[in-house]
Amino acid sequence: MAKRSGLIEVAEAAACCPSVLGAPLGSADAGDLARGFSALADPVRLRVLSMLAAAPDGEVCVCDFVGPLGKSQPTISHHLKVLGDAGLVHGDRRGKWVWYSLDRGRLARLRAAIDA
Amino acid sequence: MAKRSGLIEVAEAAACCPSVLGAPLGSADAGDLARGFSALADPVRLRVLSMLAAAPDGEVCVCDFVGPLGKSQPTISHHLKVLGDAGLVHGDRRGKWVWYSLDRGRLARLRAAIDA
DNA sequence: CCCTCCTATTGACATCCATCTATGTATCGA
DNA sequence: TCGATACATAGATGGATGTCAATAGGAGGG
Repeated sequence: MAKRSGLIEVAEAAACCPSVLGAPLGSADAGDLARGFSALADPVRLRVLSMLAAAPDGEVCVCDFVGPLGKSQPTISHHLKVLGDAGLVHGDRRGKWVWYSLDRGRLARLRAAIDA
Repeated sequence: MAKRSGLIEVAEAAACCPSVLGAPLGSADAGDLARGFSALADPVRLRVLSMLAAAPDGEVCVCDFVGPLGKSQPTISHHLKVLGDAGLVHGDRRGKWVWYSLDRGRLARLRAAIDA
């Protein structure tokens, strides 16, 4: 151990809003945040989110992701499920189609985790 | 295709600061950002960053990560390399020890990518 | 009803990734 | 120069992940 150590305490108890730049993260909070950022750690999913953010009505039909993103329909469906499980998007079935929308609050919470 | 389509244009040319919430991301920008978020998509790495952020002198010796994080020394070294490659941390060798510090600007750039 | 269209699920496959042990490299002290 | 210490690298391995083809599930139109 280096002499300058400084006895860094690890607060396992969750703070109100776990942040990377606040007190040292415990395992549980770190795991939660890591799961969130994992959802952002894929170019296809980031493009899905950006298309949702830019959509005039705030929602995009599944079928409208397939062409622009150049991935198969099951692949798109898989990514939408990952984003949905992370709480970043929500799907709404309307007739034959499913319209997805962005959960900006959820994204803001992730942003807050790396905020000063 | 749904009738409400709306011809979403994909700007492949990089804007000044690619953001998920701005114009639809192109492949290149999405790939860059995904690589950045991948570095955050691990609980051990998030805890490393949080320990660096909370360190009184702004830097932490490698040896001081091993105990608190409960991982082997090579594993810690691996994660520090991943964070270093992502530009999020920098190492400074001083004698036998290597002190790592946080690049807050780099982290801020990632945060800006999901900023409103 | 049957057929068509849209979406989700399954199974298979290749790749990536986190982790460890073992080893290499570099620095300091004696 | 030798041994000890701190960190990095290499190799191996089990598990997670992105992708697609095939198929299932559901909704609407004849």
